[in-house]
Amino acid sequence: MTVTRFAPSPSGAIHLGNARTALFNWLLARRDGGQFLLRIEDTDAERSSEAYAQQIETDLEWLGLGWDGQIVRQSARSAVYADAFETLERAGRVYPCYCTPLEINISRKSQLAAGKPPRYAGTCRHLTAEQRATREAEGREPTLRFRVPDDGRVEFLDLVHGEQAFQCADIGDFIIRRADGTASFFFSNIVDDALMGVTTVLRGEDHLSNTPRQLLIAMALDLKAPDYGHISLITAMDGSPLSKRAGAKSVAELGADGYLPIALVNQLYRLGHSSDLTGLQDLPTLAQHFNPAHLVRSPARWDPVQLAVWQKDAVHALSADEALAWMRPQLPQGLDESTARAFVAAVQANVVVPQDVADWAAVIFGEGMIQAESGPPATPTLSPDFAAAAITALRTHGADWSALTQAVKAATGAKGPALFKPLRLALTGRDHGPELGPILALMGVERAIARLEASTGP
RNA sequence: GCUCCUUUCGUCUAGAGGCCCAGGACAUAGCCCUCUCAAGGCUGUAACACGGGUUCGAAUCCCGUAAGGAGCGCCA
Repeated sequence: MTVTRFAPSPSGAIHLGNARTALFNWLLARRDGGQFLLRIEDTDAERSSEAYAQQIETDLEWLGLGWDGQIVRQSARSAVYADAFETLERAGRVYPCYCTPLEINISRKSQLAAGKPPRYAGTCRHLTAEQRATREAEGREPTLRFRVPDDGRVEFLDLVHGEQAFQCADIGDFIIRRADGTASFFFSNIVDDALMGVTTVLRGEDHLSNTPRQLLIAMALDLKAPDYGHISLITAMDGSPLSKRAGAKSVAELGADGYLPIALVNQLYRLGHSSDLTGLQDLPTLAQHFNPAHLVRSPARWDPVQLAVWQKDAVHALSADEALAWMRPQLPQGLDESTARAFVAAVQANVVVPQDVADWAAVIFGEGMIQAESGPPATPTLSPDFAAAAITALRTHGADWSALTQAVKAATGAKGPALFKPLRLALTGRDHGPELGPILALMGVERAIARLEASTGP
C-alpha cells in the first residue's frame, strides 16, 4: 500500500512550496487508495510554535488535503529516538562530540576561507575514554554524531532524477542528537518515515544532497527507507527563490486575499508536473491523473497572472451558494437574502477577486456618483432628450430594462451600441460589465434616475 | 571552495536520434458572436541558453562554457 506523508516543521506559515509538496503526496496516496499521514516535526522547541502547528492543520483543511489517522508529533517521540540512539551507540556508529557551536562556527569559517568544504573536522571522532571523561568533567554537554564511513558511496534511485550516487568521503560526520538530547532532522525524519511505514516521499529538491545521510542512518539501523522523489523548487518570476521579499504569500495570506483553494491547487498541480489535463479540475480528478513519473526536473515559476486565471475559473465554477458565501463579506450589511442572491447571479461571471465584488456592490448599491475604475473619468454626456426619455420610462415602468431601452429607442432613434453604451456608462460609470437588465433591477429606479440626471449634458 | 540539480514559446509543459523547419494548455493579438464584459468558436504571433564533438541524421548522446538553484548547520 502506498503511504505518503507531509512532515512540516511548525516554525512558520505554510508557503507555496510546502503546499505543493503536501498536495503531491496527498494526490499520490489518494490515487493509490493509500494513506496520507501528517507529522509535525517539532523537535526544535525554540523554533516551533503551537500556533504554527494549528495553522498547518487549518491550511491543509482549507486546501482540502485531509490526512489519515492521528497527527504524529515528533516532540512526543523522544523514547523512540532514544532507543535508536542506543542501538547506534552500541554498534559504534556514533560518537559523542564535545565541540561547542562557537568552535564549529570558527572551524566552518576558516574552512570556507581556505576554499574547502565546510565540514565537521572530526575533532571528537577518535577521543579516548579519558579524553571524554575530561570533557564531561568540564561540564560539556555532548552532541551525538554519526560516523560516516571514510570510503564507499551511497546510491539510490530518485523517482524524479533517476540514479544518484554520492561519495561518503564528501559527507562530514553530522549531528543526530543535539546537546539537549533532542533528535535532529536527518535522524528523526528517516526514523519516523521508516517506523510509520511511509513508502514514498515526495519532497523538495533542497533535500536531494542530504538524502545519502538519511540513507546511511537507515542502513545503520536496518530500517527500510522510503522511495524518494525530489521535486524541483518553485521560483519567483525572475527565477530567484520564492521569498517573502519577492512578494510570495503564504497559503493563509492568499486565502485571506480571497483566493479560492481550488485555484491554488490547480496552479500548484501544474508546477513541476506535466499532465494532459486541461482546465480547472477538482481534487479527485487531479488525484486520478497524478503520476510521479510525470514529475518534472526543472524549476517552475510562480506566475501571479496564471493564478488569476485559475481564480477566475474557480469563481465561475462556484455554485450559487458557494458564490454567495465567497462574496458575502463584500456585500452591504443587512442586505436581504433574495437581493444578495440576485446580485451574485448578476456579477459572478464578471469578478475574480473580492475587490471586484466590492466594486460592483458599490456601483449597484452605492449612493452618489460612481467612481470610474481607471483612466479618464467617465463623464458621459447624455443628450437631454435621451436622458429624459430614459427617466420617463423608469418612472412609468419601474426598473424594467427592456421597457427602458424600447422607450429610449422610440424617443431618440438610437439603437445598438449607440443605445446601450451611453446607458451603461451613465448607469455604472464604466463601459463594460455584467448584463444591464439585472443590474438595473438591483439598482432600483431612484438610483438609476439620479445617475441619469448626473450624466446629462447640456 | 567542494558536491549535486536544472536550462524547450511570456508562463506551465510534450519531446527519451529520424514521426519536430518542435506539439498542447494558459496568456496575448485578430476575426466571428454580441449592448459591453465574461463565455464560446476560428485564426495568428511566439521557444530547443551558447560552443564544440559523436552520427548519414541531435531538442534528444558526450564534453566544455554561461546562467540559475540546492547542499555542505546543535534549521527543517
